[in-house]
Amino acid sequence: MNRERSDRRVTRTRRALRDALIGLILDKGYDAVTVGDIVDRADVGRSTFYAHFVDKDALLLGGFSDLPTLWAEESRGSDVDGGAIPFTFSLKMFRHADEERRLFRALVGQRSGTLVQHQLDQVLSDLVRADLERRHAVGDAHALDVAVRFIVSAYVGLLTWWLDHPTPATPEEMDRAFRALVLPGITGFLDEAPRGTMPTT
Amino acid sequence: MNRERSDRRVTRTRRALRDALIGLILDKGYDAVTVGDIVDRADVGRSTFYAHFVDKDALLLGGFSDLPTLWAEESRGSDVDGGAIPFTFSLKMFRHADEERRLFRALVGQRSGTLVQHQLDQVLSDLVRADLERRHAVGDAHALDVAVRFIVSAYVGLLTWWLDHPTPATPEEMDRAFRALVLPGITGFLDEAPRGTMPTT
DNA sequence: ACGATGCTGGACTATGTGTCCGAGATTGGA
DNA sequence: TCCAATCTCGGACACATAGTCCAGCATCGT
Repeated sequence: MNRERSDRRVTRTRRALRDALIGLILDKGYDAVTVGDIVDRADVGRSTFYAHFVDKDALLLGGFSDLPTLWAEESRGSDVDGGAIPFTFSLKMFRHADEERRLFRALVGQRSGTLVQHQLDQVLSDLVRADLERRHAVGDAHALDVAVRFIVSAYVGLLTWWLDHPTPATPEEMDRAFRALVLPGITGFLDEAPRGTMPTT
Repeated sequence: MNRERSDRRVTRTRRALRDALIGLILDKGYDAVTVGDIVDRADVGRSTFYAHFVDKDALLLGGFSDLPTLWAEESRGSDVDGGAIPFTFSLKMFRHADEERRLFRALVGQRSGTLVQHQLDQVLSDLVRADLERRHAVGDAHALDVAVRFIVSAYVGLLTWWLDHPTPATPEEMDRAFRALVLPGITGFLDEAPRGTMPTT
């Protein structure tokens, strides 16, 4: 009746592989990690690995691909406030990263690969784009693209810097810095001069 | 007497390898390129490759590692103007990228590896830091770090986006967008509230 | 012309990937 | 408790790529 995972062996194996990968990423960077490394550290047979995942990327994505989406959903912020505050994801994401710093460093830090990074980038871009469209009347599609790219790059830049450097800054401080740096430029860029800054073509 | 490279064979080989690498990066991305691919396309013997470079990275760095520095130097802007305009690298770099779009895409675009990207990041960070220190009196080291990281992330984000997307935007327009987005936040962040935004510890 | 230097192709070792399968261990359920 | 199902193991393969080495040939600068 139970079609779900209910075999301890499977649970144990997947968890061991996943933990081993995280540790190895932090040790030598995702690119340098081999399947041999993983099964050694996880103390799991090589063929067992391939019984669960087709390759290294599948292990990473299989275990964590939904995380950026989860983070984003938890960070979407209640629409109940009428959407008064822009970019509500920022503070929540910083807090999230603070609580699971080790995991975040492995997934989006400098030693991580590009897989989860791109995923995070994508999710954040969607979030930011929706936020901007709700808040500004932007006729120029290019200007919106540029703004989205600017905000996401800046945010991810600050986030990864904060993750990789031992800083006393709290999530709240990072969030404040992000807003102080980004918001003035955005309002000026999208509201005051919607025409002529970027071509309409 | 001439100790420098003056053998046509050497010139021809290195140029062929370099060109092959650029093409292959644009075709399938740096990571997917093998030494076999390179020597095939360059029509050069495998052992010849290793006579010149220890590996793929060495070819990339040997041929292009000085480029970010070059770009940066050409982009430093004359100090003659008394340093009135901040971030003079921006427009020049955009123009440079426009002229050699193919090369730039291969070196810092999405299909590129992280090697040259990091180099560009480093060079730009130094430039931006010097610029900020000259222009603002910042007692808080953390705040300066954050500001540098913010500016460089935003700039590289815009640059790579512009390189990878066929956009009608001109270098001048991209530069204007960059300034409009970044400058307001920076002045507010570094001048108005130097205290309390980031911890001094 | 000629000595020096670079290029070539092939053989070789080493490492990593991914597949396959039989034997044995563990599990969940009856 | 027992057993059929299924998971794990380890080793043998085939394959791709990295990197080394060298003897013989080609090309270079002078």
